[in-house]
Amino acid sequence: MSWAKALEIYARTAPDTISKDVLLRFMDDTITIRDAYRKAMYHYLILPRLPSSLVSNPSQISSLKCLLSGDKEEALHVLQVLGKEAEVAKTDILEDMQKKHGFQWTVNIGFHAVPSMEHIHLHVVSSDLLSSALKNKKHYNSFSPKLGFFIHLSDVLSWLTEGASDSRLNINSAKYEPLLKTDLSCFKCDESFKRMPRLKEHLEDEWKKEKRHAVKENARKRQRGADGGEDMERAAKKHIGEKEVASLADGQ
DNA sequence: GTTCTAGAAC
DNA sequence: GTTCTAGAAC
Repeated sequence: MSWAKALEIYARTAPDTISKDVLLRFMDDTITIRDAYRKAMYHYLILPRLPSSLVSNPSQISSLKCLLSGDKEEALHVLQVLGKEAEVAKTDILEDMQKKHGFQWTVNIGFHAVPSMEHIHLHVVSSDLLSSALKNKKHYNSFSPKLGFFIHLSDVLSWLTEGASDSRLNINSAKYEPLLKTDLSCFKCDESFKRMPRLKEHLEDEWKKEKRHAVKENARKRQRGADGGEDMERAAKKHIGEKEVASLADGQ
């Protein structure tokens, strides 16, 4: 099972020796890498580096399950450090989306409930799920954002904050694994699909539809902003108060 | 995690 | 006949 150790090896490798094609960024305690088989247009992984000053025992960061079964303050700290890097990656992704596609769409940040690879890794993945490497039901269901197998970081943080004894902090594989076998359905519109190729066609249609709407909406907002600018000039000439000028700019 | 492929589904 | 899934990989 050497493939299962691939991420842990990255975590132990000096960042300046990792290929620039793989490594996006590194900090004292984390690295951000590209997923070797991305399952969406944007798909990065945040890993804590090893050896780690983040936890008292390195085995705590072998998985989310291990992390959450140990000291809750340490767990919260690790998740906050990983989450901060995930937000940096997300900002880069949103900027690239705008530049390359003229609009921004959802970026999800979270963990697989039952990971295939050792060493805890936080996924930062765009919600299109358009990729030639997304091939089967397990791939799709593991990133389907409302199914439950993909555990959003924000949810884990709220479980930890709401109470250190929250039962949801006990990640039970037997509870999550069956979710991967769930019948295929679009996470956006809930339409059912018998087989993957049709679902993949549909996901592409959904993304194109979202793009059309977003680009149209962006244009509408820009137009409204330009109109607001004219109104502000007019208002200035009439010497009306700042509050009224502001409300005109908001399009109210 | 992927690749490969037998045989099920179309 | 071809497409697609799902389980083995020593």
